[in-house]
Amino acid sequence: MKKFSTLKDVAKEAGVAPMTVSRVVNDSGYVNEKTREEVLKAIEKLNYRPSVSARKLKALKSNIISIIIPDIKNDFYANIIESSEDVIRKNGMDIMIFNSKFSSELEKKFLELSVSDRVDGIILASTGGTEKEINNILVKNGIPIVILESYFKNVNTDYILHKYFEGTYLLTEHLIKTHSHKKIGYITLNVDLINEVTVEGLKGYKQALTDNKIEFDENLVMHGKPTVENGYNLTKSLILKEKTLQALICANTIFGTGAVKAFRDLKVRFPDDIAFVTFDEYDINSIITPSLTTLERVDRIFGENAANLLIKRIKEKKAAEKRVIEIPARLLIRESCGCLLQK
Amino acid sequence: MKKFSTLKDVAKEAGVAPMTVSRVVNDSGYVNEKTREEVLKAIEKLNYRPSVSARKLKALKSNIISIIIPDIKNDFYANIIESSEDVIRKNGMDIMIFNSKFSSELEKKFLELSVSDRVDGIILASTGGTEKEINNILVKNGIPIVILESYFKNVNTDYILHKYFEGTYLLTEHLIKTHSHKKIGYITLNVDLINEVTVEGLKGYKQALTDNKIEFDENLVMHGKPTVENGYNLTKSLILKEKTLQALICANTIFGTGAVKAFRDLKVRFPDDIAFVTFDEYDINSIITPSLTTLERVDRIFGENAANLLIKRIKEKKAAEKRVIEIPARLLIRESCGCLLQK
DNA sequence: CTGTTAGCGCATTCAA
DNA sequence: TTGAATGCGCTAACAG
Repeated sequence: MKKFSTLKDVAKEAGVAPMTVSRVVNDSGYVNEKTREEVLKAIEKLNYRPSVSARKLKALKSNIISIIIPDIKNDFYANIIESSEDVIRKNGMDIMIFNSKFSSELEKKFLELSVSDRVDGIILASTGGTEKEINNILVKNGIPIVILESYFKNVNTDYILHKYFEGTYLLTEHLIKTHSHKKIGYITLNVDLINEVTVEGLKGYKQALTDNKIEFDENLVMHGKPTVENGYNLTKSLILKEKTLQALICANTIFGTGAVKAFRDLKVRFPDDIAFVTFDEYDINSIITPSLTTLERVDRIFGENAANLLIKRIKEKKAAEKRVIEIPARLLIRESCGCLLQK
Repeated sequence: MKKFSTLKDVAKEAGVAPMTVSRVVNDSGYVNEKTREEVLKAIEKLNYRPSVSARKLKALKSNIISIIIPDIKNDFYANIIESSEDVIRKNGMDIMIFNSKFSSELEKKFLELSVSDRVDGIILASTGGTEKEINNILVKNGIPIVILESYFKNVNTDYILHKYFEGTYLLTEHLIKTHSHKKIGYITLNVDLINEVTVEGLKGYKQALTDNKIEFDENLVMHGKPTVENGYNLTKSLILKEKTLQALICANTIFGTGAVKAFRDLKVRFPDDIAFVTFDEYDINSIITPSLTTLERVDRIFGENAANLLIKRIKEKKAAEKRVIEIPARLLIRESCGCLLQK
């Protein structure tokens, strides 16, 4: 087992001082062309790579942005990573990705790890339950944080949100006005889990019902953690429980994926037997038959905005304050609601 | 903008020596209960978090394993991350995830970054073109590397591979023997891209043809980088070019996803108009209609094996040597090939 | 153009 | 049970 070589090792190999090697490595200051070549040869020979830790320790910063998301297997979050990564690398910074698996405990751990790593900023798609830690980091450590898809009243920082009220309203209204459905199911997150965002969606659903003189029926709303399995089970039990259900709205693609499976197993066809729409969409939409009516996907918009906002905040270097960006909702009408379908 | 507090800050706040704080933080050595409480209070107050960089610098290791994969949006790799992560965390180590986007340049950069970070080991799903760097790291820096899905003759380290020959053979044979197809298309990677692995698959395809007395037709084989778009385009042009094509094999799910889209747009139905199978599968399979005939998914097996192998190698602390694990292929017969389908 | 000094934050070692 | 000294690898500041 080899050891890692250091500036000093390279210096000795090249017969110069460590500082000269440093200058070559960082392309800073004047170095004689011949000396430079000697040094480069030594670096090559030893496969020297500068120690990030030592550099960070010296610099007291990391040049890293950490991204904490709840589910790396979910296309929505994977796209957020990819799109924000592009922006971040373009700004010469590096990235650490953390997968919290919808666990507040893990999220907390990763937040603290990010502080320990002295990251320059954090992009957080929160699972909730970490308001205290977030505030601590913001206030006591002064690390900028951009929060995606969640909203904490008492945490003053940057937020990027869907227009959840508006979006869910649009979906519900479409089912009512265009397809005359009255009995519409809604599968969404636990209220305690993703905080106020969930509430906004529910409000939009209710408002659309009210505006169209349909009475809200609590039995048609199902709650759960966002897993495909939950989407499957909640859909199944809702359909078995409510025989006359005319339509179903899923608050996200995870639930939507589970719902499609449930439909399939129950031999319930959409839109023939039931109209079906989901809040957001991801890649599989375009290959599912019939195609799904959804809101326009905003993952890349989320990612880019998050990265830009964060980098701006890092450069500003002033105390956190609350700023909220809301991405408008746009309805994409496809087949699963009953529109556009020709047999 | 606050600064990060240090051991010293906490020590001053608590009225003790830095070393005492260190002992509290690390739960090592003797500390008076009362002193401990004072220290904890100070830590809380300052939101002190130990500097990972300083610790690493001191320890000359990072306790981190880096995972470099070509596409984070691909379920196959996302699952590799998740499953290896479980094993790695259980062993008390942390993780860095790098998304190389099928770019050899980025892969090279991430390999060097991993060395710079003094990671304890690397799990690499390679895009190819980095053999030299890998060998350098292995030999000169002594960092263990496990390579997934690729094979480099001249790089002596751990490999985890599908049985590509066997797998593709099984798929091809099934189409021939059970469904009597003779004109079978095959969409696979560029030979130069993923090295010998691609060659093995192609060999399996050819061997199955030969064993069943079907002549190999070069025109039926399409090559490209593994993107959904390529899968789409290659499928489309193959179908338009070869009107009498009876069946199609995709070498992976990425191509498969593109193929499904192409079928859809061309109004080619499978298995009615064409039999369709893919090498591996991922989550969308179970919601696509008809369901896809594939080989059993091995992503989690890959991830777990990779992590275990790597950790074993790290603990061994001896020079790299070549070890290859091959995961057997198992055919999962579903609907898309023409089996099992009832109208 | 090159070298020396010092210190970033932490934990090992030794001393009290 | 606690503290002081030292050095990990690097680079800013200064000196030559």
